[in-house]
Amino acid sequence: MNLQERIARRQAARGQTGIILDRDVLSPTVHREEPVGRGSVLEQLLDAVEPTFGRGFPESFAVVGPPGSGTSAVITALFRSLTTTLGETTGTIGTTTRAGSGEPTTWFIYVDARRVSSAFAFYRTVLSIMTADSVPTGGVGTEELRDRLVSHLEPHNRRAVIAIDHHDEPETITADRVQELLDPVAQHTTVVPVGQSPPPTWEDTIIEVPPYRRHELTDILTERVSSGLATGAIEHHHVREVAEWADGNAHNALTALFTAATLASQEDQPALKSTHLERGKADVPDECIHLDRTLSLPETRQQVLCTLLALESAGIKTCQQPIRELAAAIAERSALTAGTVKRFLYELADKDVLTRVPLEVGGSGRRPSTIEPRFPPIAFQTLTPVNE
DNA sequence: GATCCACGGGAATACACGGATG
DNA sequence: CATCCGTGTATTCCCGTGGATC
Repeated sequence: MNLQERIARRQAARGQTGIILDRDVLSPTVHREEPVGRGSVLEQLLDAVEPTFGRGFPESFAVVGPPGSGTSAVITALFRSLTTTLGETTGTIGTTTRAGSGEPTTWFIYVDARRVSSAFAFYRTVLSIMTADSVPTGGVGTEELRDRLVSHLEPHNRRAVIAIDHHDEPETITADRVQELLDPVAQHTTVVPVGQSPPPTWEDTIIEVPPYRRHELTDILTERVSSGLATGAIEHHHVREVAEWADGNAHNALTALFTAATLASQEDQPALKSTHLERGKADVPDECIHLDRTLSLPETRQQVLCTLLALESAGIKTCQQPIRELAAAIAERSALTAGTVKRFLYELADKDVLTRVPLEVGGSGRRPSTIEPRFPPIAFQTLTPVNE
């Protein structure tokens, strides 16, 4: 964080009486610039990209770690640092290996597969990072974008190291697909898959990110609350308890803490109480998916999820209603048709954003099921832009 | 140079069919 | 067999783009 950002934060915090000084610092979906407690992993990653510091080009490597182990955090921090340390002043994510040349010759490009599912979107993302001029959002064919990418790399002998994060989640673009899309420029690109497992049939280097140990997670939480919460807003033993409960999963720990802080703030409390932390932990469902998976969904889907959660607070027992009924109730409160909402709900269940639970009802015909969120509802409602 | 239009991608919607269940 | 759920897919709509046309 630079001085300007610090000043901006002070300005924003001024007059604010709540305990939350900086929501972004507490948010489970925002990575810190300097990852805590991942020193040895960073060393391994630096070994892997080492050739770039000379005139070489790194071999492919995959980054693998369980949920909440900080794989995204380390890779974004690394790519960001490589860009600012080695990069030119072009403002793009890129690095030059030749002193004096204005253009980067090797780019480090981070692609979030959650937000890139089509070939078109992939080419567009990569191009808009590499080029200064704007890339069309539509009205042009996928082949056109591919040709632009080829002519950007090939004639100038430029190269790109492309991290493809979350390649192994439902509905995201796969590492294999990315390789395929980069086939025309295979000599100029290195793909770095980042996820919970390596791509099938992966034979190159794998860098494993272990789950956080308890004290490491405590350190992470302590660092976050020290700049995100007002002084004295949380007792240290509460931080340790959350770290213990989360069992190495930083996402779950941060989500519980964020939710607790949000609740305490809404109640205008000067500090987090045990009840807030209990509710924060309870808001994280079993087998919880990452909050960012819900926040990267299209706006309409987030709207549907918001309305679904609102039904519950409107007194409708959503856990007892069949999907058909829920879809009708949601459609009534939105611009979408019931058929479309039904489609969305099944689709979201298919992507593990919702869990389908069979209902016990009489009558003939196939048994209906209902749905339950597999994401933290309070944190989602707080962070989703459609809920404003 | 202004206007028009065809095209591509993507989202919303409709629809039909397969399958589970009493 | 009747009924209704769940899913795959065709169709329609919308919007941005960029080339054709005048």
